[in-house]
Amino acid sequence: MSSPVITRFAPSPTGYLHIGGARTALFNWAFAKGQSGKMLLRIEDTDRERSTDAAVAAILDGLTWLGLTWDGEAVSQHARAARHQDVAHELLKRGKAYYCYCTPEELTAMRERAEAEKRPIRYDGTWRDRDPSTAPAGVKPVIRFRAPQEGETVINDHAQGRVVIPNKDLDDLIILRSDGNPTYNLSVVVDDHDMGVTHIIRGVDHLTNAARQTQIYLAMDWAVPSMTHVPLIHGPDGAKLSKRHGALGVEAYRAMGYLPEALRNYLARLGWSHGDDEIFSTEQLVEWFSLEGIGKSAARFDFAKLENLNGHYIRHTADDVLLKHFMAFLPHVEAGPELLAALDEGKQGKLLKALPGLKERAKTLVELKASANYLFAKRPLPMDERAKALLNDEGKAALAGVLPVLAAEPNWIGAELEAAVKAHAEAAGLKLGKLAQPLRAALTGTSTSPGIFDVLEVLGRDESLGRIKDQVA
RNA sequence: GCGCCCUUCGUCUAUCGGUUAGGACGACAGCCUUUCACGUUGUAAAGACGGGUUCGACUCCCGUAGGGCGCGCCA
Repeated sequence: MSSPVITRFAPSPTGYLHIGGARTALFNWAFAKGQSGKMLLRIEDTDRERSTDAAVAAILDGLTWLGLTWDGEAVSQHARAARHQDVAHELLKRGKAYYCYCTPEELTAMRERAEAEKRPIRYDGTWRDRDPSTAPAGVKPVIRFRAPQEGETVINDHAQGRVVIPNKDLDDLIILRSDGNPTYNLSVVVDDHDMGVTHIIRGVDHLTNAARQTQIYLAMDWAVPSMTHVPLIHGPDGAKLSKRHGALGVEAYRAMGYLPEALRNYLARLGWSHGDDEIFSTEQLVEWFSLEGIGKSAARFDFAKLENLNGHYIRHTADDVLLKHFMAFLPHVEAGPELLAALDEGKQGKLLKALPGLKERAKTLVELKASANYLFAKRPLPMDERAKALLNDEGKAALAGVLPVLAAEPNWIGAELEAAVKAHAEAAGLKLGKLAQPLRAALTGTSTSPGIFDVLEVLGRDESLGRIKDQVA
């Protein structure tokens, strides 16, 4: 048996878990699960200025909500700085790194000059072969990696194919700052190696880093892990994902009323495919997921398709499970906490009973919440514009006509109410719609709702009759 | 500026040299119907462009155009 698969998700805690990161995590997770391997979680918090505990919490919360579990404790990259420093010094010892005494100001000037002269922006190698004894006094040096200048670095990428980058285009990157702290590319290599990561799956924005990291692996005589660089997710206009589009944290998707399984399904289909399969369970995703199924071009985020999928999942979720999802969602939406607090057992029962009719019509939990309003509204109900229009003289007359029919119903059961109302409509020479719509308005305060006889039954006799009387009077 | 990558219906994608270029979302139309949905039937809709290679290219190669990513003592 070959060595077990170990993947990792390595976000930097400078903000929430955005949608691209969520998909990267999903791919790492699905691949690891499908290979009976592990997915590790590493927090890349070496930037002490920008990393926050709140961001770490938001990322863990987002992953958890999405159902993406990681194996073992999350690793703090910053906590491993000493080991990174050791490796930097080992590189120094091997002649694969050197001290550089250029100041940040000099480097900035160098960059600006190159830009102005339209030359490639790269470190010029001032200290690469210079005698350290000529170092200026008082300047704390950084350690730079001595990158090969000839030849090329090859990345055998599972999504991108064989990517070849000329070494002359890669400069000597800083691996240890003047304050002694390691930088990203060094830390990543050391951590991935030490953590036993066998497969790196991340965004293509790391492709150039992959080349530099490959050089570091080689310099340390370490095995280079399998690499897969996943194309980016763009906004609907093809440009970079902005906040206005979908570059929101996953918690924003939760607040918009999307189900985790729907988002998982949608995200999986963005940049990855398994033939023509569109709707599949997470179990199937795990079973089917392969690196070969990942595409090469960027995908645009499409809310319409996400909504469609979400509607499908809402419809196909068992009522009791959906109720749990709904209640878990409430704390994250406006006026949700209040509703949650008011949802005692009786009201939960009522909601549960109404759910079959409601979930058929909701694409998001936000819509579900809105459509459930009538259940808990207090008499007399507020009427929206369309409901008011339905309750014109004709509508009210129709209501007055059915009222005694309904009041005479011994068993308040949907099917029986339907039979009685239909008989009444026929006797009165009215089309059912002429009765049903005013009833809907009176009972829900709106012009759209689940089937009217379901509404009657769920509301119960007293409440239904009361609401109708409110409008007839 | 330099390097790398990408390009099939509006969108997500299938196709791994030979298909009437398929599916899904969305759109439009019909059916169903007490509303809205759901469901269902159907329609429109694509290989960026130009050269090669080949008996045969969406598929392979080159170029052009457009787009993306990277080029920090950020990650």
